Amino acid sequence: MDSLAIVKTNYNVELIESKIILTRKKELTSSTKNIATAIAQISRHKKNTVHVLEKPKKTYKDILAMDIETTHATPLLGEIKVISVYGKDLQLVTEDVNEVRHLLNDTEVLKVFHNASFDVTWLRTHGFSVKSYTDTLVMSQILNNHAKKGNSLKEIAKTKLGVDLNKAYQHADNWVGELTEEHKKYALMDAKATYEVFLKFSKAISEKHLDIVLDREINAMDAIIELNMNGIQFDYTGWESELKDMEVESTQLLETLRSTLSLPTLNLQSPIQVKAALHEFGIPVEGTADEVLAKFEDQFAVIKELRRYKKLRKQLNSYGEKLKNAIDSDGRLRGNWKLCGTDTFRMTCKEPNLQGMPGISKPYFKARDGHTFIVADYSTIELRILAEITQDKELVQAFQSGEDLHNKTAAFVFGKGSSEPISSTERKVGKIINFGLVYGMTKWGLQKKINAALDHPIELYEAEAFRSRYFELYQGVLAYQDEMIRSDFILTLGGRYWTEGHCMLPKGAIARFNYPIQSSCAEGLKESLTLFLQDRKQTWQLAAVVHDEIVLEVPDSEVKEASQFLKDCMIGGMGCIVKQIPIEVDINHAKYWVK
DNA sequence: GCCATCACG
DNA sequence: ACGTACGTGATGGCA
Repeated sequence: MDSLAIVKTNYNVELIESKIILTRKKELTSSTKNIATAIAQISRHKKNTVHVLEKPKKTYKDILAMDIETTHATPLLGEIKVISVYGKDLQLVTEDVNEVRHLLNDTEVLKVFHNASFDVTWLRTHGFSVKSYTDTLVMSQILNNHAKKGNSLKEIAKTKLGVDLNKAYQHADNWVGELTEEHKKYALMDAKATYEVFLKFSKAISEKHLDIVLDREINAMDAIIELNMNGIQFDYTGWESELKDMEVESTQLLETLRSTLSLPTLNLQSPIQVKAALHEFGIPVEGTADEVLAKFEDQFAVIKELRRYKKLRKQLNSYGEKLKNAIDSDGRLRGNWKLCGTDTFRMTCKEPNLQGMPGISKPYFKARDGHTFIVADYSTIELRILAEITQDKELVQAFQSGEDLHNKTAAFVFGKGSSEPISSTERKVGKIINFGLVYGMTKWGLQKKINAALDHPIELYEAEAFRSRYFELYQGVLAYQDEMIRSDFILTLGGRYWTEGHCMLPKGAIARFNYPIQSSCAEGLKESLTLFLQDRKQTWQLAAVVHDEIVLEVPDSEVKEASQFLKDCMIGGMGCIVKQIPIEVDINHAKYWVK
């Protein structure tokens, strides 16, 4: 059979410039690892990464052995205008997707798209089955180690192939009327470029030992396509009655605040105006952020009202009318999900951001008739990953014995004996310390955070004392941070890495602590999603994925079975990444999105 | 277009 | 060691 490759580009590629250009070019005293040891390390990971429930789907190597086929489709105003196919022995451009229906469905032909989740979502939504596909966007993200920079087909074609793709033709204005030869030429050029990029990237990924990373992402891609398609039902009528109360209260507060501050036209949504007004009123705020205002709440009633007002405006502005307009005709909210949305390869979602819905709105996300949501989340997963990475004796011991880590930390920093009880305030402090110091929080940051959460403020020296006590207990964490600062090679538990010559190392020291943990967590979650997709019943559908949480929508009668299965997938998937620390999953179910 | 702010993890 | 905890998306104000 002939080799083909299917490529598709969308005309709405979004590029967000990164603004963080911190340059910390400290002497990276080549700590331990050079590239050779890196590769050895990654190979070891590769061997260890075994799915617990079932062997993985097709691996990337298997896919390469197949015939390759490429399509390029140009969506226009939400529709695919043309689809072009470029392969070694097949090249075509057509307005009728039916012409490639068999090709899309053929498991023996690998389809290559640029930004596959977009195209496959469209195709499946329009009744085309798409089997065996891969994505040059994800390949580019893996090779660049950047999620949103330099991954457009245009840029890649330019830098990797030296080809100028004229993207101007993709503009809607250029597609009015008949399809001309000119159109076809450009469409085919995109497909050809994608085909060539694919071949180039395949080689590079293999050379850099990133096959397991690519496999993991591609295997999980069906999950976000499903999220794109399914959406999640939202009861706006119910939410609206909540909004109405908020609107009334907000209007009253606006009036009260303006009158108290003697400024009848004051815009309370303007930080500049509010700050000036409060100064005039005799309150020396340094800003108008909530944690700043909180310090003055006890002294001034006006601050309490202002905080409430700001909270209400946030809900109303971001999740009111805006949300209503996002609801599809079938009553469901559909986001635009990305598989590798962040540089740590966490997933993201926008328009609307279903990963950022406020807790107060969650009860209005409702399962369809006869269905129930299963909401499962990992318990303290990032701290468990920290334990796995650092092998810190105390952390490992705490998790293996099932000890409450926040209590443990609190007991130690407060110098409590083993039999002395830990108050809820002390545990709260323990929690802040655990989460904050993992990422290199300083004494200033720690003081600020603790003071924002507690009634009685602490002094800087106290925060400093907590910090030293923490590192006294968890010496492995200190050693890890020290290592990460100096290292010129940073590795995740699943085989991603940052090093000179392959990708940019994270710039700031703090990002160096955080990247391996957040990335490893994302890797484990994707392994879980793959396990889920492999063996779930078709009636168990993904409704949302929020970093450490998976929400399913399942028939009422299958809640128990699906819950157990999901839990097994989540523990098994994370277990591919985290091998020595036990993984715990909390699982709930309800007719709405329970917290 | 950038900043400050705040929703989520 | 950095610059004061990481990663996002969305909003309104402001220049």
